Amino acid sequence: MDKKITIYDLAEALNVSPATVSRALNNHPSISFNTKKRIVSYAQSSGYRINKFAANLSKQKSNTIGVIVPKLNSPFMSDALSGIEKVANEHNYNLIISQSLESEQKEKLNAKTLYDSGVDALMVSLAYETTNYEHFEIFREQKIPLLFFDRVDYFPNCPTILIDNRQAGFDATEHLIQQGCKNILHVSGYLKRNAYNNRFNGFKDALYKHKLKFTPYNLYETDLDPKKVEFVMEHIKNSKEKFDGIFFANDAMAVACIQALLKEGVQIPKDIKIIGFNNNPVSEIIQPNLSTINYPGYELGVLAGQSIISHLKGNINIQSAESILLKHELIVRTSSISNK
Amino acid sequence: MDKKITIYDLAEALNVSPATVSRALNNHPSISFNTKKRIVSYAQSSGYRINKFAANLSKQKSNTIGVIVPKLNSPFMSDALSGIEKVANEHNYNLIISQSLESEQKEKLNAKTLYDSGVDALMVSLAYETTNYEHFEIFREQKIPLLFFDRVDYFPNCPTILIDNRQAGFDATEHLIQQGCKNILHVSGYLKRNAYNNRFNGFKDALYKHKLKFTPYNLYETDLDPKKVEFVMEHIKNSKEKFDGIFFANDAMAVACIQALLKEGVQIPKDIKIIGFNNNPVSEIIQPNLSTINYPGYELGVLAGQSIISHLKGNINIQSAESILLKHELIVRTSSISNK
DNA sequence: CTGAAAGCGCTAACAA
DNA sequence: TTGTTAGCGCTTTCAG
Repeated sequence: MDKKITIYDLAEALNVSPATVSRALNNHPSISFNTKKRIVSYAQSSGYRINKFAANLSKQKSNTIGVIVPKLNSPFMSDALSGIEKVANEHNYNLIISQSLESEQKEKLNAKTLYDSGVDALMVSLAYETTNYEHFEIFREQKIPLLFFDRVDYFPNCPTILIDNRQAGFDATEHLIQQGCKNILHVSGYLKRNAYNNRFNGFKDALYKHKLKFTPYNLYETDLDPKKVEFVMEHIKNSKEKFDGIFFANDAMAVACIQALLKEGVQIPKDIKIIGFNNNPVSEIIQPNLSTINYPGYELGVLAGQSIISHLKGNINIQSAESILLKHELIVRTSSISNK
Repeated sequence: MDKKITIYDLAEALNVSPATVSRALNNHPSISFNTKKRIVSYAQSSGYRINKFAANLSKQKSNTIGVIVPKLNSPFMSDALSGIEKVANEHNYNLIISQSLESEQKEKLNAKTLYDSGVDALMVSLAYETTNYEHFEIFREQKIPLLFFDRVDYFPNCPTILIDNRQAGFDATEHLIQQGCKNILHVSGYLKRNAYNNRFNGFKDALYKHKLKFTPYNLYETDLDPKKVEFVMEHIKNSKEKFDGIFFANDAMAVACIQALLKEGVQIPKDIKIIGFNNNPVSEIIQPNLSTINYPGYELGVLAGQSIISHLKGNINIQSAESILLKHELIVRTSSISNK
């Protein structure tokens, strides 16, 4: 059982042609029930395993989906990947996952490798840095389905799956305003990534609607790495007019900042009301519990997986590049509630 | 540029043989510098891309590493995967990641698929359920490197990478004892998984060393799903002799339990001292901050990746199936400190 | 250093 | 329903 068995070996042993063996093993319609049974059962007992290299070469497809994410170890992203994997697995697709680590160059390299590896489809969540999208062109040229999720950009005929960030940003901000905030700071991710840009726009929309003024001081742009919380703190302390509310573009930074603020004796929500984004598990553990926007990573992954697989199976006509807006949800906890 | 270019096309265009093109593209030693240069540069300009299906078939290897984990969306596991991916990526290996979702059957299926997909190596963290290891035999037979990490079991000649769970369990427990605890509960994962079994043994070692008695009440076995915290709470409340310390086999459950205990008016660490396991980010956010054992997921991933790649590149002689014990570390925070 | 040619193992169009 | 026969595109001996 050490040498590998091929369909030729099976064919010889059973006195049929390799083609018949192949048909039997692939549930091809035109084969008699009996020979099929005979072949399949013999294949099993002999320990035959298909050689996918050969099958892939012959079919020019791999049953493999490539995924590129900025980093796979964030609660949101690992939830999304988990959802994608589950769906893919159920449909017998393998997942090749790679990280861009927020670098455009790595993203390009990964895209190239995945293309060369012959993935049947590619799912991408963009790196912070990426501004140029040439590396995805080849997928389009070769008609390999391409889907963007969470951190997306406009790409003709490519489905995107994410939430309505502008509306979510609006909802978060308006909530703070309704709690009485007049001078709100928005701590944003890099604005060139339009997930963040849209949250910021929603923020401005809400200020505008409620006739609150917006100055450059009301925005602080960062990579949202919680380790850099001190810079946010500095910005907060240096502002002439004290902020009475902060809307963070993610929970991790919000939590880090709450801890820093509490250490300085600031009272939350009394002095400053705070809302985050994502509904990261920590938001229910920090004291006070963090209000946030629920952005369901796992569900997003499942939907993204289903979408791409429908594509691959031809259940969706390609041109109707369907984009999906997931529902977000405002979750009000104590960090943002006025104490009346 | 729509039709795919093969080495035959290049060969024809340049008046050389396909073999020469192949050699040029693969840095084969026996080829003249000039023809190589000529071929490589033409290949570039013509937009040639290798067809890995064919290369894999011919070489019977794929530059792909398979990974099976219980679930990929836990902080620990996603850190580990991130480390593995980084190393793999640097060495031009692709990673196919799949989840067993704690099911032995799925694990078997995944192993089969990955084998059929022709992975060059397999890395596994075992599902809760798995008790039978036949599905890995084929890898051994075919001399495909196999490595277990975190949730491992004994498998002849297979490297394993993890921490010394017994010692870590001992350290955690002894710490509680040194803080004055006399009746300590251990909330364990499933004991058939020996990561947990060993933590439990370390727990007993410490009790024994310090002459504390151990009764079945001092152990509560669970799947560590924080949603099931109520059962743990029940156990705690039903115990005749009140516990004054709890050692949790993971932080997620510890945190859930702390929240439940606080809600009941229990004071931590005054009434009950608590220590967790993993150094999950939440441990620094919960009030009181959770003492724990640091189990560095990312570093583990990096080491595991390096180990398997050394194997693949033949830098390590196969039989010295080197196992690595990562250093763990006791992290003392407020949840376990006696108030003297 | 280069070329010819034989695979790698499977699939699929065409014939029978 | 089954068999024959070309590929799929690359690698690699073996000659030259």
